[in-house]
Amino acid sequence: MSPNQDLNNSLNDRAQHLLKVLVESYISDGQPMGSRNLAKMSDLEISPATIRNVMADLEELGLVESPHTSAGRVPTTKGYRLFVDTMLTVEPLTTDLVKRVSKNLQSDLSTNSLVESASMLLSGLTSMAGVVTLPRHDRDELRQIEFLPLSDQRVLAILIVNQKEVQNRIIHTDREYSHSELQQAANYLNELCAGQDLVVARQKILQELDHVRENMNELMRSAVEMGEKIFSGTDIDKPDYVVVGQTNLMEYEELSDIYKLRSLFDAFNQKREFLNLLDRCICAEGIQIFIGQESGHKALDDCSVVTSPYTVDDEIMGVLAVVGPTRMSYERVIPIVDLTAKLLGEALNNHS
Amino acid sequence: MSPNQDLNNSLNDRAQHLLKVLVESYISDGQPMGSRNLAKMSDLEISPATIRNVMADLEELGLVESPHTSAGRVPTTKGYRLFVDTMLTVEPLTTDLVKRVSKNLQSDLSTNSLVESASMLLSGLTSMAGVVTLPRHDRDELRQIEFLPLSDQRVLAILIVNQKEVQNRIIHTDREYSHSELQQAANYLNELCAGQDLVVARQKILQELDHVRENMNELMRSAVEMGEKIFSGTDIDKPDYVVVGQTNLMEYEELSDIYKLRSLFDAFNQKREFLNLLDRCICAEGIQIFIGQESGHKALDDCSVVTSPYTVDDEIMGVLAVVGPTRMSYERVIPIVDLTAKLLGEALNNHS
DNA sequence: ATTTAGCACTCCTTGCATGAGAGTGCTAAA
DNA sequence: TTTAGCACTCTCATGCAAGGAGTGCTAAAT
Repeated sequence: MSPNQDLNNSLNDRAQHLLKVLVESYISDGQPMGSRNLAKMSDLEISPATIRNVMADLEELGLVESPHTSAGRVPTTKGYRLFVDTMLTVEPLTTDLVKRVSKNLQSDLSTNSLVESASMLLSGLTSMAGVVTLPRHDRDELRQIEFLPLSDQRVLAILIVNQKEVQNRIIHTDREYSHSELQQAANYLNELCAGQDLVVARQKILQELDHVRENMNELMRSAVEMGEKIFSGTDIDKPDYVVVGQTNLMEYEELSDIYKLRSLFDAFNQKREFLNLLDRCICAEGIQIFIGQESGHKALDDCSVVTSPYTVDDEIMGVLAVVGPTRMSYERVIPIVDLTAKLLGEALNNHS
Repeated sequence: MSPNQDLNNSLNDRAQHLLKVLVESYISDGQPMGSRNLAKMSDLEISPATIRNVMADLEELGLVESPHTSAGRVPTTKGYRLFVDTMLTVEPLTTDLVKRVSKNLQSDLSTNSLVESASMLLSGLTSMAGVVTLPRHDRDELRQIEFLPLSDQRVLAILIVNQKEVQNRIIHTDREYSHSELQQAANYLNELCAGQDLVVARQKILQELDHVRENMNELMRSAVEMGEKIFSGTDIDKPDYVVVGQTNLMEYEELSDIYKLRSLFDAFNQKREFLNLLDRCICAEGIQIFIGQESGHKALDDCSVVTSPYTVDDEIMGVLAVVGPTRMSYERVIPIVDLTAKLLGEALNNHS
């Protein structure tokens, strides 16, 4: 039995309703809520004193707390969690918003522009920070390899990937190669690898490398060796992301402490910590939410992160996220993240 | 006669010395300096009362001001300016520091890595923000153009520039072209443009476009048209820069106002305003310094910017800058900026 | 003509006390 | 089980006084 169901059982309907009202009110106001106020807003015919009793229970369960003796209650991480898991009423998306998102995610844009747009949309629509990882490259399909001779024993290798993408590598060779030699080498490699994804292509080349040394002619050997150089030192496995709207976070009172802000911004810049978090939800099905300390990263202690993977052909290609104060409008943010993930995936899908 | 010489004349040696001591002390302390303290520090056998008289003069000239009646004096923008222009004693660079910079700016790094490293060095060595513009591309030398056929009436154009750099463009054509047709087109364009810089190459192609319509065969016409497409929508003229260490600026009291910080960070992100400023010093000879409001940008009102162009073959390729509070150690920052500019230029020079 | 000592004055900072406001917990009654 | 009542706690804004820092001015000294 999940801890949330546990809680669900030990709380009667009234207590749950009150928690819901409290969380919603606190999210929109930012003010701790007192019993008198909650009594009015709850639409229950109940006196403040009764509310106080309920609040004492909720506090005992760790769902709410008060900043100080006479300050009303605010939700704890655990309180937000229960709210998000069991009592969220998601706002339907307006058609205006859907239009705006799809207009900014046309499939004729480059991958980078799409990722950038998605990040800007997330940030713009939520007034918080938007994060989008670049699509992973390891499943990209290698269409074609070409070589161009440069001076000084260098060769330019061109990988055409996924119709639209092009990658270059300059590799150093043991001697000069003529145009037609390179043409042959390219043909050979294309026969070997074209149509495979990059990981498989790399594997094939490594396999070939093993038994090519004795069996094959000199040109083929150089071809395979060049192929190997193409993939070594490649950035296939280095993921990265784009952040937009960091500065939006400076507007929120609960983050306006300059030290907290600094460590948050530093975390964005160093990427390591944050990628760690995003990795964790690349395996999750849909939307995933980290509230406050749940993320396990100190810099994000006062933040919540709403993430969703985005997929192309049912394969997860990356993750997008909105980062903001724990006191954010989850009802608004969740559908926005969901929609953006879906449309970003579609746009990338139509690339190929 | 420059306004500074004006000032120099109306100030006797003693007043200048006192201003210098005051500025240096304020830069290292951040505390407004009172007459008693200044009397001690100045090494002049002079009483606080006398100092007060001198201060009154300096205040009248707009070189110092006091935050409030009983708070000592701090330098104004004009005061910093006089200090920087006429009484700076630059610290010599330690060999350690020179080693560290040159180790991080090896010429075997790519252009982007060099720019990034330079920015990190500036930021790291000064504990402020480092900014480095990417080298301009318009003087890049076009070595070679190649075409590769893709599917769906698309052609991949490859520009090899400056030995190490490669740029790709995908262009859409009116029909499919064979490999050998493209080869011929490339040969033709290479004959026309190879060895020129990008701006000249573009011009040549535009000229050719004019009288090619009637005179030439179909293939040549397509070649020129493709050439034209390569350069249209190019990013030759779009300059850009890399910022490192923005968050360092959060440590400084005088910038710790969250609204100021936000507009500063926004200015970094939007780039427009900031590029404007950097442009202004691309024509200046060496180090240039903007103190406080001198920059003319509200977001930078409480900042100083120390800039220097960097050159390759005596031609200015870009600008680097350190951004920090007006109360920065100019003596330390100036030689760091100078050195980094020099070594960045050298590293880029050895590319070709 | 400068320089200096003395003194009144201003302004910031800190600490302390005060009172109002908000909200709680507890008890006893409904 | 719910509610009214009440004492209690904590925050926040305000006012006030004392201490500190530093100035400007004046009058005397060099």
